[in-house]
Parts: sequence; C-alpha cells; structure tokens
Amino acid sequence: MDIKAVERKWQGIWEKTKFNHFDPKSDKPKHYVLEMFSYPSGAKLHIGHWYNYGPTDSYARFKRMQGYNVFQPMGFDAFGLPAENYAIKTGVHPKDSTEKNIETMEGQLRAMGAMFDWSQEVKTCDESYYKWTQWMFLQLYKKGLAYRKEAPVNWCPSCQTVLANEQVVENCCERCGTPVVRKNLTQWFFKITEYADELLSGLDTLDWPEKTKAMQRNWIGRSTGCEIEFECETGDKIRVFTTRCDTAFGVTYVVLAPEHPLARKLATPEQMAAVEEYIDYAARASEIDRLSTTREKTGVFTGSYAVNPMNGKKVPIYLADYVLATYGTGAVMAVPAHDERDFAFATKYSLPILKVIENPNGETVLPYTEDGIMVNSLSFDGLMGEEAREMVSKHLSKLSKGGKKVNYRLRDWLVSRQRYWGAPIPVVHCPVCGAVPVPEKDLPVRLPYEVEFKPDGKSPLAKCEKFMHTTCPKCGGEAMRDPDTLDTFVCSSWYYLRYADAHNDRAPFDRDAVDRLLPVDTYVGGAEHACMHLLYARFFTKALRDMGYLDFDEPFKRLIHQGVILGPDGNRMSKSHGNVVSPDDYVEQYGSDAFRLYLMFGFSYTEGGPWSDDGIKAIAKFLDRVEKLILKVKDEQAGENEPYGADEKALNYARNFAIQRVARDMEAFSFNTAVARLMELLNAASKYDALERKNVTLLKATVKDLILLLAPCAPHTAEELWEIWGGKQSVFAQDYPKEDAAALVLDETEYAVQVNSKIVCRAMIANGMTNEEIEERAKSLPEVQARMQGKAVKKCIVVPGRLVNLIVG
RNA sequence: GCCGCCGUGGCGAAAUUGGCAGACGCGCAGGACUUAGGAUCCUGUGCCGCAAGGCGUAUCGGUUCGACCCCGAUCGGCGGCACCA
Repeated sequence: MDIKAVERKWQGIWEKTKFNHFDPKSDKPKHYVLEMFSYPSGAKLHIGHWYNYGPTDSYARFKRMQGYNVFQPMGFDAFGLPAENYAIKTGVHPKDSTEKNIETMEGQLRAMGAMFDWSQEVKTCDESYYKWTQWMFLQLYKKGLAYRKEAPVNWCPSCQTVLANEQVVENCCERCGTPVVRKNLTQWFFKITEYADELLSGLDTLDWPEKTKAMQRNWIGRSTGCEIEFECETGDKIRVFTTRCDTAFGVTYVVLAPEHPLARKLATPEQMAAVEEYIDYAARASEIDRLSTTREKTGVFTGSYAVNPMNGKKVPIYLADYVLATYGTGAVMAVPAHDERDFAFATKYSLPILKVIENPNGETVLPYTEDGIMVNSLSFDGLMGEEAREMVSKHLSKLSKGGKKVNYRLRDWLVSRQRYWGAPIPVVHCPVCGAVPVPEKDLPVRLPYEVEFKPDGKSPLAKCEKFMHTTCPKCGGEAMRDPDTLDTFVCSSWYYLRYADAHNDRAPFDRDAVDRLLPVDTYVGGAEHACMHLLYARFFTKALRDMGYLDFDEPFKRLIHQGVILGPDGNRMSKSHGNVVSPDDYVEQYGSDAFRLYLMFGFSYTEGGPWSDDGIKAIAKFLDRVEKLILKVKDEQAGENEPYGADEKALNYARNFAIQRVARDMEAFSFNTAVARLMELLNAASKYDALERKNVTLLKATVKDLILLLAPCAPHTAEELWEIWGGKQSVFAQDYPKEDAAALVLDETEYAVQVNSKIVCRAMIANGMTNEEIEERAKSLPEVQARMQGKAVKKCIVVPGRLVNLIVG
C-alpha cells in the first residue's frame, strides 16, 4: 500500500464530504471530544501534540462508530509571551509570526488525519474572538467579579510583567525560571475566591483523575478555624485567624505581617525607626531569599500591646515576615508552646512560652502541636480537640470578639499583564469618572499593530499614543485606555464554549448551540494545567451560569491526562538536553496511521515514558499482515456445507472476545491493550486461514470485523482496506461491531486446580457444573489424588471459570 | 516537612481489582525458504536447574484457603504544595 497516497486520498475525501463536520441536525446522541488546543509555536508538531491528538482522535472515531454524533473541534491559543519575545529578538511582529505558525500547524494537523471539525476553528488572537474575551471581562465586571485593587503582586523581572499565583513555581516565574519579586501594584483581579467552596465541592461530581482533583483541593486549601479580635491600646482592632482556638490562652504575643495596614500605625515613637527598618528589610528579603525554607525567623517589636479577649491579658505586638500578608487576616496570635514557628520565634526573642495543652498519652514536650487537653485555660480546662474549639469559638461569638471562620489558600486571579500580545483590557481611565468599562457596542478594543514592545516594565500599549488616548464613555472627556492586556488564561477559559458557535458575531455563543453541545464529554490534555486552566475554566463556567448564560455547573465531565513522552534518555525533551525526537521522519517513513498506532501501543497512555522506536516496525508489519490477509480472503468463495466445529468455535470466540475487549479498552483510554487485542484477532484469523478446510463465511465475517475494529486506530489504512474489501461508503459510516454474547460462552473452561492453594494441574471443566460436581471432578484427577493420599477434603473453594482449590489435611 | 502517585522479565508493558503473574509486542535463540537476508514464515524464551523440582511482582512483616492487588514498617523514584497560622 502506498501509504502517503492513501493518506492524501482519504483526507481529500473526508474534506470534500465534510465528513469531519458536526451535524447539528442529527438525532444521534452528541459526544463532545475535546483536546486542549495548541499554542502556535514556531516549531512543527512535536511528539507531545501527536500523543495528545492521535490516540484521542481514535477515541473520537470510536465513539462515532458507536453511534454518537461526535464533535471534535480544534483551534489555537494564539496570544502569549513566546511570540512577543520572538518579536523582541527578531523584529518579526507577533501577529505575523503567529499567523504564519498557525498556517503551518493547520497543515500538519490536517496531515495527521484527525477528524477535527475545522469549520468551527477558533483563534484567540482574532478580533472576532477577543472581542468576546473582552465581553467576558465586562460581564464579570458588571457582576462584581472583576475588580481593581492595589496589592502585593508577583513580578517577573525578566518577562517584565505580573504573574498570577498559579504561574509562580517555587517562587520563580513558571515560564522563564527567574525568581519573582513582590511589588505593590494596582491591577485587575477576578474574584475566583467567591467560588472557592463550589470549586471544591464540584470536584466530587467529576470523572477526573483523583490526582488532579487532589491538586485542586490542595490549591483551594480550605481551612476551617476561628477569627479572634485583639484590641490595641490605640483602639485599633487586630483580627487573627487560627485553626487552634483551643490554644488561645497560650497566646504570649501577636504578630502582624510587615505589609499589614496597622504595621506603621502601631509603632511607638521609640520603635518607629526599628519598625521602618524592618518593613524595608522584609520587602527586600522577600526578593532575595524567599527560596530558603529553613530561613531563620526575624521580626521586630512595635512597642504596642493588644488584649487577648479570652483572658484579658495584654500581649506585645510584633511584626515578622513569617506571617503572610496575603493569607487570612495577615495577622496571627502566637502560641509558642503549641506551634513550631511561634516556638522558634519566641525562643529567639526570649518571649514567654506558656503551656495550655496537655498530651493525654504521655509527656508533653514543647512545642506540642497535636490535639490535647486544655490546661491553664480557666473554665475551659479539661476540654479537648474539636469540642474544645467549638466551645472557645462559641464563647468568642458571644463576646462579639470573633467566631468560626473558613479561609482559603486560593487567591483572587490577577489578570492584568504588562505585555503586548494579548487581549486589551476593555477599560478607560477617566480623570473624572475613574475606571469606566468600555460599552459593549464599542468592542472590540482593537490591539494596535504598530507598537514598540521592547520591555521596560511598562506595558507596551502605554507607549502607543494612538491607542491610549480616547474619550470617557461616561462623560465624554479626555481619558486614557487601560494599557494592560489580559492573561492568556482568560482566553482559554471559555474557548470550549465558543467552538459551539464559532462564527457568531452577535454574541460569544448562542444559548441553544451551547446547550446542544456542552458540557464537554471527554477532555484530554496535559496534567500541567491542573491548577491553572482547569480551575479558571471551571470558574468561568460557574460565573457564566450565575449570569444566566448557561445552565450547567461544570465544563468538563470527564478528564484524561495523557502522559509525557520523554526523550530517549529519560529526560523531558528539550533543545538544551539535545534529546528532541521529531515525529516527522517516522510519519514520512511509516505513515501517520502507523505512527499513531505505535504511540497507542507502545505506551500506557496516561503514563507516557521515554521515547524508543523499538517496535514501530512491528506496527508497520502488523498493518502489512492485515492487508495481506484481506487481499487473500476477500476473493475466497464460500462452499456448501461449511464446517462448524471446534476450530470455528475458537475463531468465533476470538472474534467476539476482541470486539468486547477492544470496545472496553478504547472506552477506558487503554489503547495499548486495545491494539494488543487487535493483534490477537489477526493472529487467530491468520491461523484459521491456514487451515485446509475452512468456513469462509465465518472467516470473512471475522476479517470484516477486524477492519471495523481497526478503523478508529488506523483511519486511512482502514478506509482503503474497507474499499478493497468492497465495503460501501466510508468505513466510519459503519456500525461498530457488537459482540455476540453466546459466542463467548464456551462448552468448557480450563480451571487451575489447587491442593492447599498450590497449583497441581489444569483441567477442562464443562460449564454449568455445580460446585459439588466440580469438587468431585477435581478429586478424581490423578495429580490431585497423588497429593491427597487419602486425606480428607476440609474445604473446597470454587471460583467459577477460574480455579478450584481443595484444602486437605 | 505535608499531600498524592509509582516500583512487575533483557526492554515497552498486561493482569476481569483478592483467584493460573508476565497477555500483546520488542529483543534474543533455534529452524524453514533462500546466492543472500537487516524480507517473510514457524518454534522456543521470567530466573535457577540436565531433570524432578525450586524461586519469583523493591525489602521485611501481617491478614487470608489464596496477595502484584488489602494492612503496617522500610528503601528507592516521580508529581504537587511548602512559614497557609
């Protein structure tokens, strides 16, 4: 078979017949298969793309043959830093390089032969798309879910932009690895924290990898505890958050984060200089050595005191950078006897350590951080654990000095970026009216082409006079545009909705179209998005639901992460490792079907592993053998009185077993075993074909099923073989074979026979025997008798269809 | 430090979730057809042993008639979080 010609032929036919288009009029049940869209980088498709898209396309084709109306769109996540950085280096405009890259990748994706519905293609950098990204921003703003505030933000000095929390990995920029610094800036945020609880509880309903759900739970970080209000001599109130309010009587000082609004206010004149110095030190320290986890604790006394509402005791107020400004209230009560960090700090600064919890099971070694019995706690003495905390928080509510409180680790999503290649934030800053959203009718706010994007810490758009100067939509006076662009994760938070109605120019999508297609039934992509894209997209869905644009709660019902194909040396493929393997040569030599099939067969799909091409030849050989068998069998004529004996039963069993297992394995994304079952079926059919006298009708039926089962995994080859076979229409218009349960019931089954749990032999046992009959049959076997030597059977365990175990003694 | 996952032949991997460990394939060995084979087709292939047999799912222990699977400890690898009060 001239595989390249066959690929071209069928890709042409699929194109011409609009075979890949979703049919909105079909009455078949829909199935939305979505692969995460790609970033149009300069390089060609790499093995990662192939590994994501190839096998998943086979899944989509499988669902289609099963009778689903499958929708499998494709598009490009086209805004983003690499194009801009490339422009800075080479002077090629991001729009030009991106459009060129998209064109190249479209060609390559088409050549893969996946059934992407290109009629609904989405490119996030197109005006027709980012217009609606901006519209999303405006809806969130209207709903109070987008707001601007000054806050300490993560700044990447290399990328010259702020980053969301999710984009900071070990205090470094996720993209370039540069340590991030903290800056106080006024930026736009999305109030994702408002959905923290639902984002958490919704996970329980999802068919997602447990690991990913665990990561999201972790990231959201729900923590239940108690807020306690400490009143200062100045009248200021310090609220602290604690999960251990049962230790409240052990508070010997209170600590504020250096960035806490009261930090300076509470400094007494004598301490002012030291406090200023410390605040300055903390700001610098956070830039220098945030990486050190064993960093020694530092702090400074403010000179002020606050009153513990539980016992009226006055305790000193400190500043220390082991308290984070961004979590809880930015202030904690310090209980050095029962907290490691407070213990270290108190020891260093010679602060008192007061034991208020007793170990119920032995000696209480400080710091003792487990649950225990309250002591030195007035009327609360003797209480323990959850009950103790309940009583203390109730008491605080009664005093109006605090009470139960839930906190989250999740922060609001910072969406402003000081970069050029993104969707402009649709806001105008008016000296009179303040921040004013651009009216929807004026969208899109167009990204200007002529812009100087050399990074200097300011948004490139800020330097574009033509863009910046505008009039206030409210008062008509002179005003300036927001110079920032939106985080590209905003674009990718709703693309799966746009696919449903990609050409709509009146709305981001039509409600009916979305209702018809969503939620996504099967979503496949890399695990690296667990806490970014996948969390943001869920947030968008819930927010849009609450604004009345949708009525489902979760965008992605089922999620699969493909594994990572590593370089042959076991490291992640990268230019710097010099271990990048390109799919192109393999595709050229063996064809796209063989390459895809090898990816499916050679790896456990969700595991991935180091690349090796051992075995790719075996796949080519397998496809060859299939072809040979078909060519040989197709013209064979059925004779009269065709035999139907043991050989035929065996073949029919193999055929139906394959049908059953391939379907099961495809559904489970267990592609390697599905392909193994196809190989077994081929082996069985070939073996049967070699017989002298055969049942041609049965053989032909088996070979036909083999083509159909193979079709999703090797689409071009299967179409061609189907045509050679004499099949009508596309092979994908055929029904997926359904197994005949009767053929899977054998007359007898091989049992493992055990005596005292040790296998002594195997025996064919007729189906339908009772356990007693099986026991008798086992006892009669010579191997068994040799081991029993007249001893009695104390117990007999029969596992139907598997084994019989005689316990003797 | 905390959370999660993983550890199976020479190699990639399977195992209906407590029931014959190693399916399928690579590799290797032997054979057939061949002037030739790096094509194709048979046969064999977990380890030790000539064999009978014994040993085998990181290690040690436990539960069970029976454990790759469940429980406890240890070692090794990977991923996430990391002063979150």
